[in-house]
Amino acid sequence: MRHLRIFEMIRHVARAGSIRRAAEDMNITSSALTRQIQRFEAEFGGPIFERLPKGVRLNPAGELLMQHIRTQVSDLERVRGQVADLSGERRGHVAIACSQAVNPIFLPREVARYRKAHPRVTFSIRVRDRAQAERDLGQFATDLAIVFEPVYLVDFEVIRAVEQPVAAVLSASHPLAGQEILRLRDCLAHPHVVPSVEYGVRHLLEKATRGRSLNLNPVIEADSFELMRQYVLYEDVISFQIPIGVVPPVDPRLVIRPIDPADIGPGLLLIGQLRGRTLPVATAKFAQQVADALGAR
Amino acid sequence: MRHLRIFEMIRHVARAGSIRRAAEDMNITSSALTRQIQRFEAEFGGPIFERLPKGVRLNPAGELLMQHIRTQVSDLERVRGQVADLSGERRGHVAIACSQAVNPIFLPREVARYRKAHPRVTFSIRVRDRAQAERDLGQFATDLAIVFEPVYLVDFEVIRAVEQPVAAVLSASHPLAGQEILRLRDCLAHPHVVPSVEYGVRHLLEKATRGRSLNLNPVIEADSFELMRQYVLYEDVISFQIPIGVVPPVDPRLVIRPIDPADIGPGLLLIGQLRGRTLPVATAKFAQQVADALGAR
DNA sequence: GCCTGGTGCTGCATTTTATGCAGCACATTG
DNA sequence: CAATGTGCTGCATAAAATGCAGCACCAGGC
Repeated sequence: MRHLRIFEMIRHVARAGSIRRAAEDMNITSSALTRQIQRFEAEFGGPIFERLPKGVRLNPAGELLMQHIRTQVSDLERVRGQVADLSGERRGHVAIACSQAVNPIFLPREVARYRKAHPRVTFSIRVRDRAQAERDLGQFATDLAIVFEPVYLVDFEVIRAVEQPVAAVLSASHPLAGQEILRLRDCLAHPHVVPSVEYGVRHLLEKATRGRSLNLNPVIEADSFELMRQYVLYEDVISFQIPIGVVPPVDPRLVIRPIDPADIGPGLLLIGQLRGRTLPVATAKFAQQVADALGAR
Repeated sequence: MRHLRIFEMIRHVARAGSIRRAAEDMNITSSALTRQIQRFEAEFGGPIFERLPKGVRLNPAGELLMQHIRTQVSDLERVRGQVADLSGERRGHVAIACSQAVNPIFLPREVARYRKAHPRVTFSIRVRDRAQAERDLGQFATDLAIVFEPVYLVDFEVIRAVEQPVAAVLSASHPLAGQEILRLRDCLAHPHVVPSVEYGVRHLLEKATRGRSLNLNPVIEADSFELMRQYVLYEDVISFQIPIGVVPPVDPRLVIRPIDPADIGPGLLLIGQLRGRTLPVATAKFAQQVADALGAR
């Protein structure tokens, strides 16, 4: 798309923070790039970069323009998807940010199901913590986000929400493994591992302990649910996560136990998009499929 | 804005319905235009126009693209307005479609008031019937619409609504001129002039007469409120319009009389925009000013 | 204080792209 | 069946973008 070339240039320069480096990235000379930027600024009616001794940086006007560029590019993609759609075959690209909890099985299964029906649709999936996932949406880095207990919710438009209780993961040989429902107090009395602060499960744990005579004293704090799940096999610790993240053919040495809802309330797993955006056809359809799948659980 | 040139070309071709004529409009040769269109179609991934023996016409893909083009152009304008805004001076352009009734004094006064505060803001005002006003919004021909009794209301986002009763305009020498409040039946018993069907006042009159033993028998049906208002000076007829359209230093030979609300309900005068759009700064401010002025009445 | 390495910018030659001119094939119309 | 109007295309030219080399500037290190 030739007319987007100047935008591409601006994006490269903004990202590289230097015209010369951006020029290298694009395999052109810096003089060509400099002049294109200058010409654009002249047409635009003012500078969009501020010149620093060590390079350039977007000024406020540039930031505004950058937002416009992002929407423009993404919208054009959407139009092309729609066009491909009315010529029969669904084509397109779906960019998702999802929390780690959703990663292991739910999302792969849904993507596979969708791609079986529409093989020409491609996907990009980024595992992000909830704050970053929302930020990506705003910058059009992704079209869809699946997050647990989102942080800001401004500009986040919920497509579907489902409750997810926090469950305990422990070894079958753990002293508490025999109980059907665990009390949070009992869990915390044993050695436990918890997710790091940027995750929703941790947030719920903090909320549940705050004000009561409960304290988190994690032996391990990690940002990998996979790691924490595995770790309980090596030491008698209790790990926490949400049911959707548990791979169904559960390792027989593992036990998943719900925690008494009176101790810790459920969190919300949300699928959503940037507020007010019109999603590409492929993305919208996929969102609907995922929403239905979530609702059916 | 050089990168919008191809869009400009497409717009011209779509409007002219012929590449050669569009080329003339743009003062270039048809060959140049042909090739640009072809190049774009190749990049886009498919034809945008269907070639007919007598010219070209947008195909469905082209229609989709056209919508994209309109939003992008208008959005870029918005960004430039915002940028001008943060450099201190408010600049921009406000495009309004308004119904004829609002035309004579209300709108000029508001525009003048706004321009006094922000002299660098320019205006374009189109007088449109209510259906056309809504259509213009959708095609980004205007940013704002002030309409009486809108038709569709899909994609129309109301900024403010005020009730406007229908009033009778008649000569001071008219037999009914002595009454403070007129009954619709009495009005229609006398010769009367009514607006043509595309106007909201007519719509309300139709609604008020339907089902009752009342009939419209206009001696004149016109699409100019100005004309109808003037006409009552030459013949003893009754004309109808809404208060906001009446110029305050009323001609002493004219009388405005309310019609009994039991006979004919008030209509809604709405100011609104295209649903979901982010208005340019200047336009948003002006809309707010007008909304406040309407609310204060 | 003076290099060194980095920045953005600019004059000139070159390459690439866009445009204009003339003419083609085709379809509709009188 | 000619006349008119359409989109399209080969070739020459005009315009724009790019590459090359070098400028002035600034921060950091010796």
